[in-house]
Amino acid sequence: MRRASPYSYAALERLLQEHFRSPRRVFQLHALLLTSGVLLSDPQCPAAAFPYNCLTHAHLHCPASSSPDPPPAPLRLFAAMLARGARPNRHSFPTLLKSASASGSAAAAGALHAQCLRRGLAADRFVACSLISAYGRTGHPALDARKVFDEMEGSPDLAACNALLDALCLAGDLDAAGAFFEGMAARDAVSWTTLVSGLSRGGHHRCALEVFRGFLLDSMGRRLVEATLVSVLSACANLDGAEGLTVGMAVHAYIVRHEVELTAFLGTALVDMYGKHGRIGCCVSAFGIVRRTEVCTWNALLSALANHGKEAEALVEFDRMRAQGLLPDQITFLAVLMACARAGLVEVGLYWFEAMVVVYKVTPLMVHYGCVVDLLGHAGRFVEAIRVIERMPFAADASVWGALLGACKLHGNVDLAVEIGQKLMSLVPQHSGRFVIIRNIYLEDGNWHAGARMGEVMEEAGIKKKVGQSSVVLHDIAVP
DNA sequence: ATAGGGTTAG
Repeated sequence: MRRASPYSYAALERLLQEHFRSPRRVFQLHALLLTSGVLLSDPQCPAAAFPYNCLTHAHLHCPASSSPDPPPAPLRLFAAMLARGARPNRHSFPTLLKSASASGSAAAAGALHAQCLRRGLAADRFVACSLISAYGRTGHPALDARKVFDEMEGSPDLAACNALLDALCLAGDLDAAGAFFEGMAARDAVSWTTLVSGLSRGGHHRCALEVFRGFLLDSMGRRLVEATLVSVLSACANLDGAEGLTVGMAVHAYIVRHEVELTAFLGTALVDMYGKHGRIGCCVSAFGIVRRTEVCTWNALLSALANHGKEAEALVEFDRMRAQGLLPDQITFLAVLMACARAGLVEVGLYWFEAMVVVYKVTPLMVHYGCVVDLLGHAGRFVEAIRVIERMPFAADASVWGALLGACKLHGNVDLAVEIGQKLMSLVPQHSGRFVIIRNIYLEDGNWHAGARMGEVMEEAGIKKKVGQSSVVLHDIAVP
């Protein structure tokens, strides 16, 4: 069996790096390596880890090269590697763990950790760093990440600290994250960005902006990188009121002044920020200057239009998006269905719901069903709405029943409202607003007796009637 | 003699 020389290994690596972006190229090179025997072993000489590591890395940077069904290409390669007797080394695991993180597979992360331990590689600083990150990203308790961190060789470096900081944030332990951040011997832009995004993700948008201000003071005059700007814009987008918009506009000014390239990532954050604050004009013009728009960028635009009374525009932009050959995803269809529901475009909405499942193979979430039920309910098509609910692959939650209840109120369908009221009673007894709606339906129908009885039921359930809560926007019903 | 880690949008 011919073995590639070290000389050709360098060429191999360069080749794979040059073609990271092209799934077809990565596939071709993969095939070439297979047929050339580089990936194989023979009794005298086991296969080398190096070509596997390069190829794994290429696949990781090029997710489209992977088949749609799990496991992802890097994990398949790992299995192939073991089967052919190539011994994974310290360079193999960071890439593999990153792949496990990307696919959110807790099982893969745990299995890879076991492999690292068996091979005595778990304390390597690169491997440990990836382990911490993988545990954080795949939903393990923060304790697992902490244990790897504590057992690292020598003192943990900055990257390992940042990985643990992220893991603490992802585990929802924001107090621990804050304390850990305070105690770090050194911090870089990644540390600050991790905390900003962690706080924002946890709903503490104002805190996130406070931390960002601390970062500005700490790094006087140093240029802000894309990830930081994106995290801050995300916090701004989700912070209601003038403060979010004001800081967001300041970040926009920074981008313009420093001529920061408006990548799809940064552009999407900017479009979303203006969209969430209802500044549709700014949102559309920001969209116009994004260099290479991606599905996410369109999603931010479509959601903004759908949520601010520009339903027709949203559908026009949706057409433009598809004309560019971009594949709509769950978020795209949510925006489209919401636009249809709000504009009362029943047939158009039903058409896209069907196309979403059949043509685009996008699996509907609860919110998509909620839109369809809303759509049918508002048109008074209760039989069909109920059939949709019955055929859902999971039990309808309060948001779906709430959408139907809104339609009952609109069309005076008292009998169905009573049924739904009972379901909601068991689903979310802590929410009083919707019960007030039900009672109002009775009262408006002239059914004073039922209305009064509803009041009694509510009191029995321990629900206090609040003044001023009699009208509730149904889309705002909180999903527990 | 040849590779690997931490942060970012809907």
